[in-house]
Amino acid sequence: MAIRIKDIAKLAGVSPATVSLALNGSELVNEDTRKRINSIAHEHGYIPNTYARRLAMRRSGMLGLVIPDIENVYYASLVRMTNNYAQTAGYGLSILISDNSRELEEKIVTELISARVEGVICVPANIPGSSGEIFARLTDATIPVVCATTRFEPGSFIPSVMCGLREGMYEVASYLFRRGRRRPVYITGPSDVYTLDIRRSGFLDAARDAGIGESELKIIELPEVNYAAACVAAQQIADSGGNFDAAVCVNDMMALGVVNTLSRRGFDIPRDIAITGYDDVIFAEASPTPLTTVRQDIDSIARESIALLTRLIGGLPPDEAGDIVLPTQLVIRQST
Amino acid sequence: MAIRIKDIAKLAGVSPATVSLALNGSELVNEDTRKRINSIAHEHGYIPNTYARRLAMRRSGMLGLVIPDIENVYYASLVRMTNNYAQTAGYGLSILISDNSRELEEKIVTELISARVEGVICVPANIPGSSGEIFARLTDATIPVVCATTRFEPGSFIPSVMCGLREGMYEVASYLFRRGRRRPVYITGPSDVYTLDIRRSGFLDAARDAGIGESELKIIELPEVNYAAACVAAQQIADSGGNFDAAVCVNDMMALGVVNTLSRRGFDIPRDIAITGYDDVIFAEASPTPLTTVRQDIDSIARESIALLTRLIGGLPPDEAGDIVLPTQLVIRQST
DNA sequence: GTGAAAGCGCTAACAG
DNA sequence: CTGTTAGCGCTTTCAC
Repeated sequence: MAIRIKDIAKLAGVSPATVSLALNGSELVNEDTRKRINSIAHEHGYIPNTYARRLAMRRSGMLGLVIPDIENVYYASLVRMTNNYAQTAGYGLSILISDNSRELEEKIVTELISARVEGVICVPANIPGSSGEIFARLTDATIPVVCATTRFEPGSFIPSVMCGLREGMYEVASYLFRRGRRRPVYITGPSDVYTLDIRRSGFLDAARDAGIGESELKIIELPEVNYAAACVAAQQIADSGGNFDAAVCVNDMMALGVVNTLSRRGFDIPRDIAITGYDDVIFAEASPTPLTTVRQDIDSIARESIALLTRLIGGLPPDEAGDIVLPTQLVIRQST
Repeated sequence: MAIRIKDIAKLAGVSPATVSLALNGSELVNEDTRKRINSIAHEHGYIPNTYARRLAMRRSGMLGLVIPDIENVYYASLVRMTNNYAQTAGYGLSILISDNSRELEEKIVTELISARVEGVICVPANIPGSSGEIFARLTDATIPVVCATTRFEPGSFIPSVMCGLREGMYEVASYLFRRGRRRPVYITGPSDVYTLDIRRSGFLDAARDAGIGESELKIIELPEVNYAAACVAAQQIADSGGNFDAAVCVNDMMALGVVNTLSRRGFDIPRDIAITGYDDVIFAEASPTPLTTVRQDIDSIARESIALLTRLIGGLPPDEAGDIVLPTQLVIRQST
């Protein structure tokens, strides 16, 4: 068993209480004894037992971050940045992966409550349906939550931080239409996923405002929003005989799939068809034809999420927190 | 404050001890009272306080995973899989990110010890120099460690699990030479990084065995092993007038950078120049010209690391554990 | 079968 | 300034 405060107390010839105070740098204890205690502790490689400490303090100093998929570079960045901002704010961050499963989300919430985290940043599973349970249980346990990169049921009093997806999609689509593209195909995932639904509405608004009728545009709904699925869609597009002059994708990985597949099928991008992505992950630039896309500023999402969460922890009522919508930014590259 | 065992005891009219036993499904307590207690606990949404529990049990049930960079898809996959295998083995996994910094590694080790994790899987920072400190402190604290995806100083009694990088690089290089490529450029990062050094020696061995002299090959050493750095190197290659018929890269992201840059400069891949990567991350296949590469089976690394770690926790002496070298697999695609 | 009591390692009044 | 005491919430002998 590791060395304990009690042991150090004996070695230093003082009481455990004094050691505890000294180790925590309390002014209450005489500087000399403090130094002596600290050096003894250091010599013996004393490292406090977190569990005892947190139990006694009745506070964990921990925040939780729940993400659906760590292999998605977008979320990976969110993890890194949230981790940094949490540290800066004086908290530890416990990272939990839901693997896009409601079941795992349930388990994770239990862990989070069990670990008495002081706040949670949650990106709900990207699957149709509601992740209401997770938010309800957390708030029931009086743990502040903020929903990041998406929003949970508008009007639910779960504060959120996200980029303006509708606006971003409206902007990139409008840009295409202004450049004379009139026969777009929109490539998305299942409906009833909030972040996809609002992007779609941004796209439809842009089309309507550009005077493009419902019959002039096509929407491809895929079961998943990844590279492989997009390749399949691109094959369809190629087979359909090139009726389209623009492919608007809901994320960069899908746009990359479309770019690669269509290039191989002999399409000239952007001459034959313009392609846009969304997110501006590293691969948007690392694409053979660098992608026109919409940047979501993950760093800001992380920063604002932590900032909001600390305010909630500080007592800000959730219903006064509101939903933070961060600006998006159109990034024009060679694919359009 | 949340509901405690004591509260449930009162509600059920039994003692805290009985509640504790019942909640942990002990056979010692009568089935009826057990059910009654469990339903009361469930009704009131009882969730045990981890800190109290772990303190009392003198065991955390936690493993630690230290990785240098979560935005690297390769490590992200490792995280996901290790997380899964840890859960399966009945442990929780605490994920710590060192951001490739020794300082952060130090902090992380302290956290790990403080959290009394029962074992650690560590991928040391990918920077020149030794991360001996981290291993030393962990072993001093009698916490078993396994080094994953790389090895820490051969003969150091830190067991490791990794793929055979030398063998893998030898194989892919030999394959190129057999196909008639004789003027290779090898693109790598700083020396004194173990995983890079042994790949290089695999490459050099292959060249020697193929009868290619030192003067016939070029090695480009970049400060970093990422996409951007590789693009710079590729520009050099293009400017140098096409003296090379093969570019061998130490990872896929770099190969992707070379593919994209050279394509844009008008090179025909693989006719003018063959390009190989390493790792077989998703982007190797998602490349415009799918990459010939060497697969590192991350799932196996994760599985074997956890398996080895649990054996160490079970009492296996580290010096009997040895270093596990997993086979690599040449994946031939269109870039060669 | 169930309860009483002690203890995990630390913190935090409160005395002195 | 330092020590004594009493918990934090849970587990775990050991009696009954």
